[in-house]
Amino acid sequence: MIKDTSLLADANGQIVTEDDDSPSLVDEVYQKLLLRIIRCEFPGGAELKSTQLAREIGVSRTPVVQALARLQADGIVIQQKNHRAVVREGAENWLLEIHELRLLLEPSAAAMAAQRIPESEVARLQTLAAEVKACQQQYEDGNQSREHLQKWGAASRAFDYALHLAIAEHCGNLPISEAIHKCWSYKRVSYSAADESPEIMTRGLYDHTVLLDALQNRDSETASAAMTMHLRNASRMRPDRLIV
Amino acid sequence: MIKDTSLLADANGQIVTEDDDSPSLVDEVYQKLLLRIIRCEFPGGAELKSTQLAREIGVSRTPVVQALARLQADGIVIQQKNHRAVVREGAENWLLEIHELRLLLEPSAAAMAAQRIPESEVARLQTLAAEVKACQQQYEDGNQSREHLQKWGAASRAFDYALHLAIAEHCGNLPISEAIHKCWSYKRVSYSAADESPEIMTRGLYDHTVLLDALQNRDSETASAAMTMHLRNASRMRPDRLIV
DNA sequence: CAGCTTAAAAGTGAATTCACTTTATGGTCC
DNA sequence: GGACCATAAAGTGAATTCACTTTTAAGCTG
Repeated sequence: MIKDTSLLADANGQIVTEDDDSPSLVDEVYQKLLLRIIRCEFPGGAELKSTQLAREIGVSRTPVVQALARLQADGIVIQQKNHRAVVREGAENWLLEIHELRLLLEPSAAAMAAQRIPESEVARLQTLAAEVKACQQQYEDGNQSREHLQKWGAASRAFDYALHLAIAEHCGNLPISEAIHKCWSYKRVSYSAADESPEIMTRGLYDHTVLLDALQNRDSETASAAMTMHLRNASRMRPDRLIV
Repeated sequence: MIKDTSLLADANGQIVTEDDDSPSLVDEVYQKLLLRIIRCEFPGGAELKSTQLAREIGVSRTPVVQALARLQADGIVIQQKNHRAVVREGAENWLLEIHELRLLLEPSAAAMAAQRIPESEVARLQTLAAEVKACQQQYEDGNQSREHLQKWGAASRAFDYALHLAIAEHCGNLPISEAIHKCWSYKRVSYSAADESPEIMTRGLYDHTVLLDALQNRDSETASAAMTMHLRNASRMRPDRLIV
């Protein structure tokens, strides 16, 4: 039928297809629904009808059904057989509560990763950290322009993401790693254009540096503590917003 | 999410339709595949072709594709677009590693639940505990017959399940609750005919009693510690088996 | 007009179909 | 014989279709 797939990346404009692989329709639908749930466009108790959503989004029912199944597996949506899927009560706070989950997982993961992350990986992360530092310098030197701030923000987020995911990857426990990945995939939904303030980014870079040093020194205790502090800081610095 | 507590699939996953609601085909296929992966029938790196599996299981490709998607969301299987799904390397240890994840989640969940679990729920769990105790007595009084042992085992498992899930349910954090549920859904796959020894069950009942008392007294510290001990015991008591 | 019945509409689970991509096979050339 | 390439077979993502269930709304009875 119609095979033009290029009009998608508008919602949050984050994913640009790298050459070969565009995400599957299921992924896109899943992302869209998740975003709308987190934004309370679909509040708790709302009914998600696959037929209606399919019409609305402009795809067939098949990928919608699969996306709903994934939301159900996540626990965000409940659906009993032959009934419509409904958004779970309390799903609005999902991101907030995910942060608490991270507080249980990531410190331990950091401790575990400190014992086994390869040096090459630490080195890679350190170069990323240096890049962030450089961007920060550029911003401060170059009359604090909005342009430089954005660049700094991008580098900061890239480093953030890479560090936390590297820790997950090298913690040596697959389900824990997957759980952390999932937390970040939720976080990512809200990333869109969330520009951080310079204060937050400075603080974040400091936290991350401490953490990275601990990893390099194979110091599990410190790594765990640093991660805990980092996560606590993040939630303390913005107690108001849903987007953590 | 988990709705019917009564159905335990046998080795082949044959499920008799109790009452009115049979699980969807997707669920059945998912369970079957998961079991076969955990049993290393599909070792790490094995290719899972939806067409072939569909033929083999005797359903259409649709539910198989959905089951594979769920396995992918779990992180047990990896599949890039237009390629076959492959079992993730290291998936054999999934259950073992899930136990480590529980060790991160459940103690905190117990502490949280101690502050907010309703008394009625505690009461319900206590009656279940009493039933287990009664079964134990029957077993010891009545010349330790295999029959009584099985009954005791069933009661023990029911209580185990109810207690841990109640804690998850009342911890006040949806994603954490869901994560624990997921751990148990994996554990459940291996439950089949895993008869426990009387020693393990006695120890388990003791652990659970301590935990339940802590919940009743709203004592988070003790609840957390008791849960930690309980989980440590469980892994210590059977360091050999895959089935935790 | 409330309450029950029931037919139409909408929705769901699962099979089938279709366009396209990857993998396997067989033959040619060096 | 082994590298290379065309072509067939198998596999995949997604749309469509079909049988069945739930919801909705109208119609009927008292």
